[in-house]
Amino acid sequence: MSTAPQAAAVRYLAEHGYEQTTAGALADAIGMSRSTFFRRFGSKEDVVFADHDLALSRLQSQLLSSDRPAYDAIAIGTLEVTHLLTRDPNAARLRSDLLRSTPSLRERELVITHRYERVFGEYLSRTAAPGTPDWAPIALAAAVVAVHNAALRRWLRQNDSRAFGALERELTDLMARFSPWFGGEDRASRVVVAAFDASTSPDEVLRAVAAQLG
Amino acid sequence: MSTAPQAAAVRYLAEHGYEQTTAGALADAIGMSRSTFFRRFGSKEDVVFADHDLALSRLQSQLLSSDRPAYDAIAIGTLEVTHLLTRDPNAARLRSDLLRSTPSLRERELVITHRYERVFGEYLSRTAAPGTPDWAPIALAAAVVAVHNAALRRWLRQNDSRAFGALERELTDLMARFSPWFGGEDRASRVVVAAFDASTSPDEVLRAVAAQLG
DNA sequence: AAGATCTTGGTACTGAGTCTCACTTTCTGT
DNA sequence: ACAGAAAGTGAGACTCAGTACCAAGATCTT
Repeated sequence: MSTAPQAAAVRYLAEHGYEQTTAGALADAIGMSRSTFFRRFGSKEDVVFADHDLALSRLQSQLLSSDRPAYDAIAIGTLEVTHLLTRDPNAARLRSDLLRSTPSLRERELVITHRYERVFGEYLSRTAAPGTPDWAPIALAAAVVAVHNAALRRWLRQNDSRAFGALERELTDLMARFSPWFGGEDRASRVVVAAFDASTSPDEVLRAVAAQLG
Repeated sequence: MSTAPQAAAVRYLAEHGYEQTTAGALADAIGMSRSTFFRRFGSKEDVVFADHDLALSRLQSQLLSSDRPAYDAIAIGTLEVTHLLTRDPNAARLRSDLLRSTPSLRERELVITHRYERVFGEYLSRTAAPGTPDWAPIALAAAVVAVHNAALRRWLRQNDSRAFGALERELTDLMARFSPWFGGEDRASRVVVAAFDASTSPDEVLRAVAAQLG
């Protein structure tokens, strides 16, 4: 049952309260000495967010090796992180409860989250089209992470896996708004110029324009 | 010289190192007891970010009372925060040095920064056009704060006040990308339909179209 | 002036995180 | 299989941030 000590720690904290649990008591509860606990996890806070280390390195290598267009790679990477973090719904819920009841952990979460922002930001400025202003990858990375977090929270509130489909649509919509800098459907900057012979019938004109607007 | 104890604290920390300074020594240095120090500032970290409390409440009341369109209110609010934070260039630089040399303070800064994100997010979802999806204000708020932070860093690196002009342009560009949800120049979704008499000269057509594209 | 309220300083305490040292387990080469 | 190296573990002492409490002084009120 308690395979990973990290998962056991989160369960214990969720049940007994974060502030109420001393580091010594927590270490005891998951079967190791106080010394070993700090050596392994660094701090009482970090034990809660240990998963993110894995997710983050996965994301990083995935973005590094991806040859897809940016709007695809971002969506895929984000969704993979989400899946990893919600793989064990029970544990995810437990951690969510723990966070909800512990302000200091929510603050810590912001710090962790910012690492994703950095990874996305670096990837985006690396793959941005020439002429992209400096602020664009920064803004987009922050927006991507914010949308991802919101989706995660949504999923946590109502255990509905459709939340992930919605997330995917939100991300592509978001990225399209930064066209043409990061590829994507370049709807916004596309210009349709139509020239017809004066004798063309209104119907034909309409059909042709509609086809372009597709 | 050391009018505000808070400014004196930042200076002392910047000169002697954050980790190397104990709370007691810092309290002594700015002329108060350890007890009073914690009572007044809450913690060693918070004394560094005391300015943000003022900036944040100003921003909040400014956004609450503003009757301008969102893209204006956001830009004005952001710029006011920036001005407040850089009012004393000397102090700003000192704090910047302190942050640069202290990882734990940079993490704390992320937490502070997130409060701005919340304020912007709430303002944006309050003023969003009907039908705006939930993720839009979240994404835009994160992007606005990220761009603002980047501008602040830019200004810190090279003490060039033109950085603020650039910031203003970046913000309006950013917000326009979320049209039409938050007002702004609705370039992206504007459609120009031109119909000309068949006898119109090419020049006239061009001029008319150019005028619309403005 | 006398009492009520607020602020300050001092002291003791809790608990996180670090450091060091002794001990045990696991790996490695022969 | 065995000796020695390397890595991991546990125990205790220590530093320091932050809290709780109490006593003394300052400020306000009437």
